[in-house]
Amino acid sequence: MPRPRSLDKDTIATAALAVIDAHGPAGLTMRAVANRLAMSPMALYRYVEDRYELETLVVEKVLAEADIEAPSHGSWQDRVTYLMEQVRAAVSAHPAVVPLTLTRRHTSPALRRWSETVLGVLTEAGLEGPRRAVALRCLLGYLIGAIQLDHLGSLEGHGTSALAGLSSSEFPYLSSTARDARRLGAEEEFAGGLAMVLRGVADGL
Amino acid sequence: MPRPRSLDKDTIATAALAVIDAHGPAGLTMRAVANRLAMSPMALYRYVEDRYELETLVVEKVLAEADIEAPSHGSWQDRVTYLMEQVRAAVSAHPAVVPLTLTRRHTSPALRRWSETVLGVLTEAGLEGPRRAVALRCLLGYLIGAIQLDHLGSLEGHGTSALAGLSSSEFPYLSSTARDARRLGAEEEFAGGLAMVLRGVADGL
DNA sequence: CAGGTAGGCGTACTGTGTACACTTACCAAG
DNA sequence: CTTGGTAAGTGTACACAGTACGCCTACCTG
Repeated sequence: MPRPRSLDKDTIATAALAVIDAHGPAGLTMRAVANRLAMSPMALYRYVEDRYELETLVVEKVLAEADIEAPSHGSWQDRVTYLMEQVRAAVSAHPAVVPLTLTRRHTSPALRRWSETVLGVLTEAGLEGPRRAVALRCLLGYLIGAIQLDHLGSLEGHGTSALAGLSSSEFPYLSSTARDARRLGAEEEFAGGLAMVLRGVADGL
Repeated sequence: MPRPRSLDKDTIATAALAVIDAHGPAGLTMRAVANRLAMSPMALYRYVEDRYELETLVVEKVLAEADIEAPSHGSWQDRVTYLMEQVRAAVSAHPAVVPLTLTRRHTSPALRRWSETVLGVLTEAGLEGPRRAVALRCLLGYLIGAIQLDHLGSLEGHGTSALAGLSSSEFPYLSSTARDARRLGAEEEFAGGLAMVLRGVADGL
């Protein structure tokens, strides 16, 4: 009987993602999203409980772009690396969403399924019980931390330029390390750190 | 000639920290801090550029509680662990500040000095060049990620209860891992993960 | 064609950060 | 002790946020 819905949550999520990509985290407002959907701000509330749910939709939309199925071939290290890379790539495609991703981490169904897959691989690798718990925690910790190191810094003040301004007399190690890191590039830095973590995990077997 | 200042930045930082500890991240408003200092909101602007600087002061205040001097005895692993624990403990004492800490990470003088100290220890351990850069990045990544896993979740919806609601049929590994993790406790989980990371770092030598 | 259901909107309220102009307290000089 | 200048502190007001409330309206079913 009633009037049919003209939107669905996915459309809203897409619009909100476009807004945040274009105008940054602070630009994600109810009014801006409604505007992009050619609706009044209040119309949005028919589809979304509040701003918090809107943000949750955006996060889920971003994480949906990651493949959370473990590849069937390769060593367990390769498979974990693949899974880690998937999340990293998905989030990296939308740097402005990073701050949101972090807050929603523990409630996100997508990340839950991802964790389940990772645990499966770790189990096949021979990890059980507390050791497996610590390994997952370790990988998740590195993933989240690394994503931030990559993106949260560059959103404002530009992290690299900030490091370039380090006086090499006050911070001798740090300034030379910053140069090393810049030569490496973000991808290799992430991969290198992950390889270290995985060696540590493997040592526990 | 002029009227003397009645406050300094440290007093403001202390007041702001008290406000955020008592009323959570959203409670940290210019008005609330001014109120606690028995001043008008606008008076605060004589001491602080804007809200962003206020938040920065809070972060620095929290990080100041961490000892950033490396202990002189023990293995390099022990010394790095000590340094990691210091930051973790400082931030853990003020869970509501966690979201701010993350954003300010790359500009924080305290964290810069901390990184410098860690790099010194890593250098003594025999790490140089890109490998040292990756190791620092790896440790920083784990530190930041782990702090979040501990605190950002529990701020809302209570992370453990969320995990308890996992259907063990849909998430068999995850639900059993959640049980393992709960038995472990946050501290041991952090320490265990760090030990894994350090083993990985050591393997690179 | 009629009527009810639910979609969409207009208005308005509270609370935020903060610009601007004002008042006031202090200190040095006469 | 007066007096004036400098900067501290305040009051008011605005733009913009999220969102509660109630109205109008488009659609589908009978």
